[in-house]
Amino acid sequence: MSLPHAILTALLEKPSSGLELTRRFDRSIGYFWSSTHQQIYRELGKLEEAGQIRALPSTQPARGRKKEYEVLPAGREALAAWVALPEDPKQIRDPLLLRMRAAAVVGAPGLTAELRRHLVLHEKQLAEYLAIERRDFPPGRDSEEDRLRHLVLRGGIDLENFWIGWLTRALAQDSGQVTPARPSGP
Amino acid sequence: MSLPHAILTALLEKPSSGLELTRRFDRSIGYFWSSTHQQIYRELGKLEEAGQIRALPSTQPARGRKKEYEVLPAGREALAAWVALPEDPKQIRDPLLLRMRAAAVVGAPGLTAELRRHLVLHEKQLAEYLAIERRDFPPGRDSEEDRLRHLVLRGGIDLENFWIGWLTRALAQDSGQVTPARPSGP
DNA sequence: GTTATCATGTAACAGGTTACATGATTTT
DNA sequence: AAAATCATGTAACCTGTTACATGATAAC
Repeated sequence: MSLPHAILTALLEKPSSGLELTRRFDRSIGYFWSSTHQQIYRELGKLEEAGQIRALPSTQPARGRKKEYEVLPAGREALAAWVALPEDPKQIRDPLLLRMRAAAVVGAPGLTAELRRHLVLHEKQLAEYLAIERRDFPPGRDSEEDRLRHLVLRGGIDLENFWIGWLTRALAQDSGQVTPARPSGP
Repeated sequence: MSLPHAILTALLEKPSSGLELTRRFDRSIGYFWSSTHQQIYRELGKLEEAGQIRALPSTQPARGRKKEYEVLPAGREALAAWVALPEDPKQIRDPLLLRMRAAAVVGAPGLTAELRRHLVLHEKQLAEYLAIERRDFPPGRDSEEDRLRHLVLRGGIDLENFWIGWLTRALAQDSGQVTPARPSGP
């Protein structure tokens, strides 16, 4: 039940076409709710039929022609209602943790390399978030909207830091226990 | 593509029936890959048909009768192959972060209470993990299997700590900025 | 005019959720 | 014998993914 609300949020921030939304889901919004253009078009259709958004009447609709949407009052109300709804945190679902548990049973050649690879990816993601933070939230700008959006970004940053910390500790343990300690150099 | 491998892992740890698996998915395995009995039965059927597991021949099969499965060599090989496969970390997908971003646009009455509720839930989950850690990983037991399983549990613990930290900071900011500072007491 | 790319879609499928159905076993 | 619960399953639906199709516009 989250994608339509992600779309409503994005459209309230700025009316857009399906492709524009897709691009924005590859950046800001997608950092905590990713999606593909197929899903977005499908959902835009449903939202329009439900009377929560409408296509701007500026251009006549046709396949291949750009179609921009804006949120109708009903859509804004639906979004506000959803925000107010309590929802429990989901159980973790992480393939890497699962693979590690499986590795405890069937063995794990190459798992260390995989952990290192993930570490690099998370470090890259962290650097990206930090760049966004510097760009979008310089000290001083503190409206309520900025505060909330900054908190969301902080969530992403903290989460990457969690992974980096965990992976680093896992790798340290790994090299300390599995590979015999071996000073570098020839 | 993870559920079948979660099931294979669980069955290698201990041959079980569908219901027993369901219960174990509510505890240990489910802490990083949750599932329901419907999905588990469906997947057990597929795995049996694919020749990766088989029902123990001790009882004749019938609806309502317990049916225990064990992993066949093909299943163990498939699991080992999957463990060795590289797989990128997924994008974050969190409804709470999304709701916060939406709240920046449509307002957020009651969001503070929701954050507090989540904080309590994460603290409970953390306490549960720590109890498991004390019970299953007392200092000293350091086989390779234990080491990997302990790392997985540590992942869960660190993740709960991430949420607790983030929520605490969010709430501190919230009370500091929105509600006027007000000393407790009459 | 051909090629690239912008833009909107369709179709088929896989994975996950919710609601319901039904047989077997144990407890009272 | 009735009720509880153990145990397996079906069906419908929703969400998400992958592959493909097609029209409009811009660049060369």
